[in-house]
Amino acid sequence: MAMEKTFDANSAEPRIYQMWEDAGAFKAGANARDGASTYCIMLPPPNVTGHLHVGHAFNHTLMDILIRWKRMQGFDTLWQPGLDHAGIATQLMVEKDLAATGQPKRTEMGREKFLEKVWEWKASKGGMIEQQARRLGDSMDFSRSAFTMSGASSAPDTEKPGNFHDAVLQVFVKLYNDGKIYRGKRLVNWDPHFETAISDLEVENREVDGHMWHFKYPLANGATYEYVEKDEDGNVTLTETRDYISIATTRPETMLGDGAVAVHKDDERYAPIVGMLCEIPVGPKEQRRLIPIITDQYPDMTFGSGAVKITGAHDFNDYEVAKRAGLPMYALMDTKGAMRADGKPYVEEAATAQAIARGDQEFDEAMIAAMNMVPEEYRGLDRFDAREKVIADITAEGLAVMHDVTRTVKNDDGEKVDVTETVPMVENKKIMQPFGDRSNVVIEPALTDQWFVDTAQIVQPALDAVRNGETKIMPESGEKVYYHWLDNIEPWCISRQLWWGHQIPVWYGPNGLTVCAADRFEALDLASKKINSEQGLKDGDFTVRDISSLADYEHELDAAAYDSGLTKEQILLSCDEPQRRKDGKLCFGLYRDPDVLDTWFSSGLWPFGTLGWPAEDEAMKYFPGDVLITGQDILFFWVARMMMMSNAVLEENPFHTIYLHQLVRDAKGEKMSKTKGNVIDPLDMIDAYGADALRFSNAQMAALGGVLKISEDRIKGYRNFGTKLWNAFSFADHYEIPNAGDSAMPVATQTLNKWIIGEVGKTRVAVNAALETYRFNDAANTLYAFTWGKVCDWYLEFSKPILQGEDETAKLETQATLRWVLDQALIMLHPIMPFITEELWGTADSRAKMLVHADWPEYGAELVDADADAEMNWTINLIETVRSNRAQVHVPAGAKVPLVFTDLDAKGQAAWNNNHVLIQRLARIESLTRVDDLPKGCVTIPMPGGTFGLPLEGLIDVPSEITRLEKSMQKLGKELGGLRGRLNNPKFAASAPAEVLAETQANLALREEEEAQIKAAIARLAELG
RNA sequence: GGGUGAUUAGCUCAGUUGGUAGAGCGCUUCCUUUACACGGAAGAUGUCGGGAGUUCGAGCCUCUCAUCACCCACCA
Repeated sequence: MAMEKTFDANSAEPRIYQMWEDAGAFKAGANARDGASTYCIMLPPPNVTGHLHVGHAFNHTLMDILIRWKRMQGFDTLWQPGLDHAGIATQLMVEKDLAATGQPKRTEMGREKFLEKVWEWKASKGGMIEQQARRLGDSMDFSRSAFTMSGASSAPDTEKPGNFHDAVLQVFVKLYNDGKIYRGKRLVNWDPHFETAISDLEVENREVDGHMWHFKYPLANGATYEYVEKDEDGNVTLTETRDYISIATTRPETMLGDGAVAVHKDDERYAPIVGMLCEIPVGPKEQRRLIPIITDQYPDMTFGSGAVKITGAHDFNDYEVAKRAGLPMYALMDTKGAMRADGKPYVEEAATAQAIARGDQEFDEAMIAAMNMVPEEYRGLDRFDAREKVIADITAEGLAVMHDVTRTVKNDDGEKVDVTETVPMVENKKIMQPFGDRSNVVIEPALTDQWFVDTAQIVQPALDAVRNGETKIMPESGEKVYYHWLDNIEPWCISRQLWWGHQIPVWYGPNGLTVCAADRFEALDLASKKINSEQGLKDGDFTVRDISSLADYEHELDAAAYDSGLTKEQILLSCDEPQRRKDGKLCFGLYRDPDVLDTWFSSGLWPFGTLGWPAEDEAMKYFPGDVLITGQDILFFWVARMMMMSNAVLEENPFHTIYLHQLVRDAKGEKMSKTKGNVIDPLDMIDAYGADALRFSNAQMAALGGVLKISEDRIKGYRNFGTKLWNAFSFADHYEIPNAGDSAMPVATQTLNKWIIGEVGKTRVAVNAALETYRFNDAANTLYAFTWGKVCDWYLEFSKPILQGEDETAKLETQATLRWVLDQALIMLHPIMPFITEELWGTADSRAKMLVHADWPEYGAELVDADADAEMNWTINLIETVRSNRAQVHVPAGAKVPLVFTDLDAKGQAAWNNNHVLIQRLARIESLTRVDDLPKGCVTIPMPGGTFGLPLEGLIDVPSEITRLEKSMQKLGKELGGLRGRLNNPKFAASAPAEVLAETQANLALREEEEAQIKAAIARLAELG
């Protein structure tokens, strides 16, 4: 039957994929041999909102190659897929969807209702990427697809059951009980857009154009001092009497929260006023707050004025200074980044603050947090508007530091004149500003209560694992980056003020009662015990109840009130203070922490949360997994956290190898972005060239640590490669190679067949070596060169005369060999190009198993027959040289020419005898004749074992032929010089290894033979000329 | 400011413990020869970023300079 001209990827791929899935070919353990070891790869879970982009396509290809390879080898494989709930991204997307469809806002519908909407959204629109992954040919076990929010209490019954949520809570409780998680009021990165805290990693520092303003803080009670500036040599350069201290700031709006002005203790300029008070020059004059001038190690005497305003609640440096000095830290902004509008009137707050500053008033954290130091005129303003107003107000009052600026302007007559003005001193300068990586708004440091993982306590095993080689990071440069980050790790802020996520399993009650438990029943139980032991109440004397959601559900609150005999107000109050019920029992209310966990907290548990843990699931046999393949951009976010979490929870490393790759860029090496319009959609590439071509291209560019540039031309090239493979089978079809079932390795007697079998052996060795060391590019290139460069270019051509010939024995052997060789190519190419190979496997022959489960070969270099190898290489070499010479002198391609030789040793003679049919056919030689001397005007073909000649008198342009030969003599001369130089150097003989010495000597002999032959050829031509 | 990596053919990149440079694409010439024009044959192109050093020998190791890229970082 005639095959189609090319492989129709568009129609075949879905059909083949369906066939695999229907057969359960990708299920965990499919095709595993008895007693096989496990081999497990965890897919980095894409966001549930995600689409397949080139980065996914790239690393999926690598994972699939490994998994398919191992599956064919009979390992008990699992490629675990799944989705990440992606807190912020998903919540944002659903909120947008609500807005677009005219539904109530998140805050209007309330938490429970909103979560229902998110689950609905997930059911209808989420997980698109899993369908797209199928188009790539990913052999994941989709029946096990996991979700990081599975099993959450908000999940609808229709959601496939799962227990990832249990895993997350169990781990939280464990770490909490071990003292590795704590809660506290800290300065954290606050995202005013999403109104949540975020971790350090989610902040992107960008250089932006900023300004630095200089303001005067007047000294209290009109005090003055002599301000003296000196140069490096100690000479006085400026002396003036000042009644203020000059400070520089890029954030004037935070002045309202200043707790002090700090100078360096060695700064002589300010020594006279250290300990004095100065006035914050903003707000109503009567209430202006006085703050102390203190010393601290932080101010840099050489920067700005050397004096720094300290705003503990709005700057990370100032926070440290304020802590050291015990300064009050006044928070000025609300969750949206606007100036606070809550609290008491400014007059009252200011009075309290002044008392604190004078030392007349004790203060604590809670009291400070409640105080609003924003004057009425600024309340409610956005932080950036407030900044403008502060600047304007201070400048208007004459408290901005002024300086003279001279500029050139044209006067009325058009002449240029210099005008000098005194203007406020504002420096334009580049400043590093923190932005939220998702929201793109300026991050505001905010003093809030948050949960932290005390990473210092769990980091060590993760570091050790890599240091002692238990887990290897590839490329190695990744290890340095890993060490650097983990060695300097900061506490990890894990609480988020979002709704979509794992709600923190901690409940609070009266009198500081705090319990951490995996569910509410356990929490109530634990709370009872604590009340019992800590507050001395007997079991029968009190009840505890979780009232977390009662406020949202009026009817439940009613029911609770009816049950307990308390008023609704009393029930809500019972969290703060136990309430006495009608029956005399004390009622303790518990409410659950409303925050959710950082998405990466749950992703950090991916290596075992997907395998059923904490339940005793059979799938846990796949833990620890083998290799993790992911982008190096999430080394800290995810990889390091998995290392820490696996060790903290299970005391094992989650994998032995971490393969990190770079960002996939466009052909020019630029980042892909929608605005640049250079985004390549992998699905478009699949549509145009088939998944196999994209996969081969991915494998081919996967050089370790290399820059990844995806190019459509390349993909197209590998589509062509697929067609080449297809046509090799078409060739076999054309010559009616009989079906052999699953072909066995033939016993070859023909040199040609012995040779190609050896090439198959070499290829299998090289491919295995490449895949074992994650050199996907080497594997791809090896297979490409083998299939195209050996099989198609030579073996198929060589086999033609035999297949068309009369020697039945040789024909049968060659048919069997051809079939086997092509089958080996399919098997070895399958991990990279699964579709076309499966299709050819099925159409070429009848098979016991699908290719996806075919046995990966185990033969190796023992298949190489050195004599056959040498002979075929000699043959190929002769053909190439004849062809080259023919082309050089423009012999018509179709014309047959005679070939002569002078001397031929036994080996050469045998090689000729064995292969003359091939040589004559492929080099278009009509005859071979022995001559005593090469005729004049003959092109010389130096070969090991003898000299051949093409008698092409009349066709050759003698001078240009001589020039050509002389050119090669020059090249040869250089090489000979090098070889002789080395061999004549006694130190070389002494220090070079024996192999290298022998190789060099053999090489020299060969080159010398060649030199003699070329010399003779030139001499002959010279006679002619 | 600290760190990491890169610099090899016109382009994009390989080059695994030092042994004397390769691939794909592109380009030039020829060929529709019965698997394949998504093809075949032949061909051109490199002081391996500059400089110095170690070595018998360096694209690879050391130092230095230059350019580029990325990551991290609190200078008001």
